[in-house]
Parts: sequence; C-alpha cells; structure tokens
Amino acid sequence: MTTKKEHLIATAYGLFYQYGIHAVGINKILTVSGVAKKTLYNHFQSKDELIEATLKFRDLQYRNWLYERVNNAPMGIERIHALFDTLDEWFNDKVDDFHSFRGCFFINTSAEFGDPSTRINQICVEHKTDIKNFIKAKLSELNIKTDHIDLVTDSIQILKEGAIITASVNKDNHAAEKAKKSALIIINTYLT
Amino acid sequence: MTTKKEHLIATAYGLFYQYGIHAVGINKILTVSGVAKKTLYNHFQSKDELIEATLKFRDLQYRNWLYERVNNAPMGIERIHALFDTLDEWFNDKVDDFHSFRGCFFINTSAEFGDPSTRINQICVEHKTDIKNFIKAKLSELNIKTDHIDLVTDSIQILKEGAIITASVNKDNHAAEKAKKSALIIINTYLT
DNA sequence: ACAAAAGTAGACCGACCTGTCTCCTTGTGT
DNA sequence: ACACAAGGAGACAGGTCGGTCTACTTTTGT
Repeated sequence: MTTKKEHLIATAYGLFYQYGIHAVGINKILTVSGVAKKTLYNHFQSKDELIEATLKFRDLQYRNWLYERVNNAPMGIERIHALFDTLDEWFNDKVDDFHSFRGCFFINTSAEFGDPSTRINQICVEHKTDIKNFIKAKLSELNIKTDHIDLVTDSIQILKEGAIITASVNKDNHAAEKAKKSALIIINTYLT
Repeated sequence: MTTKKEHLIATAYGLFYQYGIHAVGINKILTVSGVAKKTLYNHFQSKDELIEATLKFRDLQYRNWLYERVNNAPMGIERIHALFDTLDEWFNDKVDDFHSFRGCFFINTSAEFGDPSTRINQICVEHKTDIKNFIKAKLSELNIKTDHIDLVTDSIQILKEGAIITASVNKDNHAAEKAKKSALIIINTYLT
C-alpha cells in the first residue's frame, strides 16, 4: 500500500546521507526514485516532512541493528565489547543494509540545521538520548556502584561519539577499537 | 589594505557557523557585511574559495586560542586539565571572540560536504591533525611509556571530539568535565 | 595632481529551488 | 464493469542561487 512512500523515504535517506540534505533537491530524489512529484506531495506536505520521515526511518533501522547486535552477545561485559565491535563494522562498511560510511546521519543533520528548536533537530537529540539509555541499561548489567552508573554511561557515550567523528572526519579505520580500549579502562576503574 | 577582504571572511564565517554553509547565500553575506558583490569577486574567484578562506581563518583563530590557553598552564598534567577546561569555556560561551557555541566548524563543514576529495574537506582533516599533534606534544611531557604515547593521544582526541558532539548535539553543558574525568583515568593507567 | 586601483550599487543571466496544477494512464474495490 | 483513487509526466510559478557586468565614486601611490 505505502510502498511508494517507503521507496521515497529510502531513496531520500540514501541521497541525504551521501551528499547532505541541503545539497539534494526534491527533483533529484524524484528522478533517482522514479516517482512522480505529485506522488511525493501526496504523501508529504513539504520537504521538511520528508526529511523528518528519513530521520525516523534511519532511527529505526540503526537502533534495530545496533540493539540486536549488542543483545545477541552474552550479558555483562561482552555486550560492551559487542557495542564497539558493532561500531567497527559500521565504520568499515561491513553492514550490508547500510550505505557507505559517511558519519552519523543525526550528527550530520544536526550540523546542517542551525536552529535547535526545529523538529528536525529534536529528532536528532531524541535518537541520541535513546541510544544513551540503551547503553545505560547494558552498563547496569555490570557490577558498577549505582552512584556511578550515570558517570560511566556519559563516558561511554562520549567515547562512542568521539569514535564516530574520528572515523568520519579523520578517516581513522581503527577509531572503534581505540575507543573500546578506553571504555574498558574506564569501566574497570568503576567496578566494585 | 585587505580590510575589506578580512571583513568579508569574518562575516562569512559567522554566518556559515551559525546557519550552515549551504544555508547561507552570497547575497546574505553581502548585505550583512555591507560589501559590494564586485568586491567579493575581486578577492575570491568563487564561493568555494571564500569557504576555504573562512576555514583557514577559523583554523588560525581557534588554534591560537587553544594552544595559548594550554601552554599558559604549567608543564605536565596541568596542561591536560587546561585542555578540557578550555573546551568547557568554549562550550559555555565564555570566550569573548567566539560566536555562540554551535559545535565545531570543521566537523559541521565536513558533515555538509559529501566528497572527501575536495579541498574543503582536506582543510577540515588538516585542522584536526594539527590539534592531535599538539595534544601528543603535551602528553609527551608526562611520564608515559614511549610506546603508549600514540595510544593515549588517540584516546584523548576521541574524548575531545566526543565532548564536542555531546555538547552541541545533546546540549550537555558538562560534556567537557565528563570527558576530562575519563581522560585523567586513561592517562593514569599509562603512567610509568 | 592625477592616473590607477579598489569599492559601490544593482541590473542581469541562466540555472536550480520548492511547491502547485493539469492532463492522462493505470490500477483496484466492490 | 465501472467509479474513483493513485500514480506518471511535466509545465509552470515565484523565488533564490552563484556569478558577470556596467556605470559611477572613492581611495591611494607617486
């Protein structure tokens, strides 16, 4: 039923991710997807609405992938290993469904849109918050003093964001494993 | 002599940083700066050339500021403290000459331009590389085993990038001090 | 003093932008 | 079978984009 709509979103996401949102016009999305303009504006009121849809699409795709990979590892510290190993696969283009790595779509989009009060920027923040909560849940499986859980969560999250930037801007293919080393040291110092 | 040129660069940088590069047109830069279009194209062959100039302008401004702040601290671990304290000032708009914090101009620009082979993206990478070398030099003042200097440098650099993203995307005002805590733990484990 | 250089103001060009609308074709539900 | 929704193709509108050019004024070096 909504196959055209989904196709539009997937196509738009691919182009936005590769070239940046402002650099990709509606007409480009239409010619690449082979969908008519009328159809696009049947499903979306504006380009902004399409952008929001691509963000939600990517949010679901990315979190499903990440959470499944991590949860498939045995409970405990193995899941922290899995977290960074999974990032490593992402950085080095070993994930079939993903486009060639060009950083985090949410960081990139947030960088492109100045006004933090827009819905677009809100979605980016929500995405990051959700992942942070997930990390916190995994850290709670370890023997970390309850008072320190938030502190360690922040540290791991900062290392993760730093790895993404280092992998994309500096093109460092080993950013994930470097961040992993640091993460394990941090966690170790906060174990009971 | 080149006061018009410098004025154009400073104005363009401010607008690019606040709104994103693609979102700011030449005409906007002209009306805000009060400079004629002919003058702009007298000094720059194209918008891309102006963008490159703003990147070099910011590169100098930022590194001068950061390096001076860090080097003013006593040699040794104090300079690592200074590094993150300086970031904290940046994140919380305590630097007079800087615009209201909206992330790192080089990360944001790199996010906006897809093609990594462009001069624009190269300048972004060079900026990050230069800072990384600076950090390495400061870490060399500590009693870290020579074999581990590169490892620790990468860790600190990742923490720094992560703090910038956490401060800008998640709007976490304490990102710098959180990253600092982690940095000190990492360094401590590698001291002889 | 005066020529050369630099700056101003803005019309203008072709290309592209988002978004609307029309005309026509292709399903699809009942 | 037939009405009606959905999609295709693309013209069109109104605006902005980067960039050129002309005509005029100001500044500057010698």
